[in-house]
Amino acid sequence: MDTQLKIDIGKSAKILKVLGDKTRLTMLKLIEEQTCCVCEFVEIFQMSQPSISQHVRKLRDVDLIKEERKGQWVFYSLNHNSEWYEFLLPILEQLPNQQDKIEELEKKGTRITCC
Amino acid sequence: MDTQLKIDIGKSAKILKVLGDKTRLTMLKLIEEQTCCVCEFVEIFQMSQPSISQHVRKLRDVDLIKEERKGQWVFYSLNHNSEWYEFLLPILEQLPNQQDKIEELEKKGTRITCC
DNA sequence: TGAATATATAAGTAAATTGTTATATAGTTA
DNA sequence: TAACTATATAACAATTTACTTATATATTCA
Repeated sequence: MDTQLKIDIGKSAKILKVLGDKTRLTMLKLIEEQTCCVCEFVEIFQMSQPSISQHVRKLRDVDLIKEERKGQWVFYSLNHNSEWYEFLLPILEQLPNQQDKIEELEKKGTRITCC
Repeated sequence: MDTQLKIDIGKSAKILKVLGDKTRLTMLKLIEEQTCCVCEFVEIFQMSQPSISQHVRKLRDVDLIKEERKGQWVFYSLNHNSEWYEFLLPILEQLPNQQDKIEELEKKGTRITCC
């Protein structure tokens, strides 16, 4: 008997498909350590705001991330209560740290640290 | 400093994209425990032979599986020497066992156990 | 060698994905 | 309230994906 209950291989594949994009995977690794807002992602990935929003939406649609509005910004972070959090962790663990991207924002003065 | 050397997040995303398909993910979980040939996959997944071959090719293209020809059959198994084997393992670990599919083949008498 | 079986690949198609631009919505601030 | 900033979504285009059918290649066996 498996220790995990009800983990479905089809749903797992769907989650992995969402992870299977460099932008989204990097986003997840980034917010493993701190929250980020959309405009920071735009700066980091040098992509249009709608494109970033659409990537964020895919992560949100499968419940991997949670959002928290603070003033005009929406901050995203890993959803530790997600049914898939345990599934995600060992994958993220194996990825290289992306905090240099945050440090770069701080250098440029475009890091948002509100509230 | 990370313990892992040279793991690239872009390449990781590519691997995860290959994993992000129910058929391929199930194939990997299946051959975690024993080798399978293409015609067994055709039987298991009830898909056309070219479709199966194309899925197998994607797994082979990123070096996740290895092939071994035995007579008229080509048997596939996890490539334990793959650069991505360590990355793959914790993912497969979390997936439900698929050996019931093999048992079904054995019941139907369509299991190939050559040599 | 010729027929049969197993596998791979090529070409074509439908659907899904990922970006774009335009626009809508929500909150802030003057 | 009006202008501004941040974010989301809609509509569209280009690319990629995952099948299909047709065909090529490799091996076995009569």
